[in-house]
Amino acid sequence: MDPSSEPATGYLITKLGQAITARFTERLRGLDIRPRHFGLLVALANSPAGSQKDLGRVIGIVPSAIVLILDDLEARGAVARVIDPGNRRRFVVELTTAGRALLADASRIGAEVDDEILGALTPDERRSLHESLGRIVPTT
Amino acid sequence: MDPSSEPATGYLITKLGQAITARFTERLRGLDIRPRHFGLLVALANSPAGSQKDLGRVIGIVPSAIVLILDDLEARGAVARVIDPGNRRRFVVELTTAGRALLADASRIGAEVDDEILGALTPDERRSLHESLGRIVPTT
DNA sequence: TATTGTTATACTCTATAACTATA
DNA sequence: TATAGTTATAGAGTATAACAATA
Repeated sequence: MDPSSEPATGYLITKLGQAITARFTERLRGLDIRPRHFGLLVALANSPAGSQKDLGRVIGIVPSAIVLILDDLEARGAVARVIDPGNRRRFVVELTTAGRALLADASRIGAEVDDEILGALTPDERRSLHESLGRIVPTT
Repeated sequence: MDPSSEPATGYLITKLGQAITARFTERLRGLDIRPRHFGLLVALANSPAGSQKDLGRVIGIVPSAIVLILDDLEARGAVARVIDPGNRRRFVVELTTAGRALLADASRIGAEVDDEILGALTPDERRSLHESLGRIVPTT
């Protein structure tokens, strides 16, 4: 209750999330992407056949921001914008082979960061933490 | 491992932290402050007699940003900048009675957000989550 | 007229550097 | 000259609104 003696759980989660993001951002520099690019790659892997607008809705990013992230990823050949023949206003965004490799590399880095941050927990605690989080995080 | 089937724990923590921050920010609007003001109030309650530079170091904010947050809080009478008699370049920042009330109100809101987000967990899971997090979050 | 993607613009946040006053 | 606080400025990130092409 008293924040000076016992921080709220939400406060701890937020602080930890910021620390993880900072470290992940730093490690991703070797791949020349940032977490937002990773998030989009993950969303693409999960729902491969979406339009840009669909993608934005899934990860909670506004369409004009999607454009900029896709520009980066397309320039390095990680994604392809293919015109939807049935509706020529839309692009169907596809993950390329290079994009899948990039996603794999970034995922590995994410797993490393996880290990560094969560290494202080016992395997049981870590499993329990993951399971609890999975239950309360909006499914995306 | 595969992000399409099993998101990393760090990814879940980050997403959850963002959701909590968004909700907390929205709820704090009634008090006319933002999370950064709350963080500064918490830091003040924990180390009451610091200079502005000390404060910034504690919560990881650069001195020029501290100035702006303190301007807001001072304008509403939540904190007072008192010149350090021993070194007239420094201010000792103090939490006022109104500031303590503001901190209490904001803390209550934080607890409400916690309840909303963590309500899906059993009390045991929630305790366990809090304890695990407390062990790996940088002490601030 | 509505929708998809894009571009232009503005607003917030944050950080760096210049400035002042004290030391 | 060094330091605490402040101010000015610039950069990244994000959101809103205007625009072009298509429906």
